[in-house]
Amino acid sequence: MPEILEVETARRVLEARALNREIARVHAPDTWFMKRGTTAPALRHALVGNAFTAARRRGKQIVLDTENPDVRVGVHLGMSGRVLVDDEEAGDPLVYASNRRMVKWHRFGVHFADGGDFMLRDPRRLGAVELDPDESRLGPDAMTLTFAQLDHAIAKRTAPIKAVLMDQHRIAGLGNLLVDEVLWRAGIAPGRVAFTIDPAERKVLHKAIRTTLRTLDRRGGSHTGDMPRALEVPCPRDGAPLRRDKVAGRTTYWCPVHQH
DNA sequence: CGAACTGTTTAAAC
DNA sequence: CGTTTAAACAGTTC
Repeated sequence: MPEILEVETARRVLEARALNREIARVHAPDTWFMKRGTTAPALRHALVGNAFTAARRRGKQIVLDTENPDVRVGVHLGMSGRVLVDDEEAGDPLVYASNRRMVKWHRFGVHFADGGDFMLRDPRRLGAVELDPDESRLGPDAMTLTFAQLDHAIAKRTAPIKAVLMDQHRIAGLGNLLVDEVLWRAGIAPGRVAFTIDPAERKVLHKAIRTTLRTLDRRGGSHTGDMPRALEVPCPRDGAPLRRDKVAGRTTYWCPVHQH
């Protein structure tokens, strides 16, 4: 369940249900899943007897603070990761996130002293857990992005606008589905060289990012956009056939008639 | 059966 | 330095 809206849903569940509960045991069976030198013994040492005190988010990265100010845990959901607290699923999955319950897909988690637990289920294993994540690697959060921040991210970039918007180092949180929806709403072609987007268009783009995130969040997730991700369905705005191209290495749907 | 999929990281090439 | 491309991860879906 990637995309920032689903990550925010997971964060809210962690905030509501996983804080201030003493951690009794750590489940970290998967070496591949632990990134940047993080190991199971290190996680145990950092977390057993400790408790989460805050669940924050920057882009798609969830950061759990603990009672020990030196211990923070970064949790990433990848493409198919899902948060479960006390065996209940947090938030709706996107299409390719499996609903099956397989214990072997629990790549990381903690058992609380009260008997409950928080588990990260990730069939495809593309998520991650790490101690003390470097939050400075990420750009400003997409959900609170200001015009000045967007303007700065775009400045001087010769890459396609879609690549810039998806670069987590420049803006944190926008993924493939959301960027296509945003650009479709803003009327900007995904392959457009970023710095050629003029100030008026940047205003429109900024508004589209904010509106899209707010609207799709209210509707229930990143898959509730207005632009069909299919070639058989014409553009709802002007009836033109949509195009499917590869932009920034990702499959991209867009309308060649109203996106320039 | 084959291809594609919401993500990130790393490497290599230009 | 910036940008692009490919590979890797593993399961589901069309």
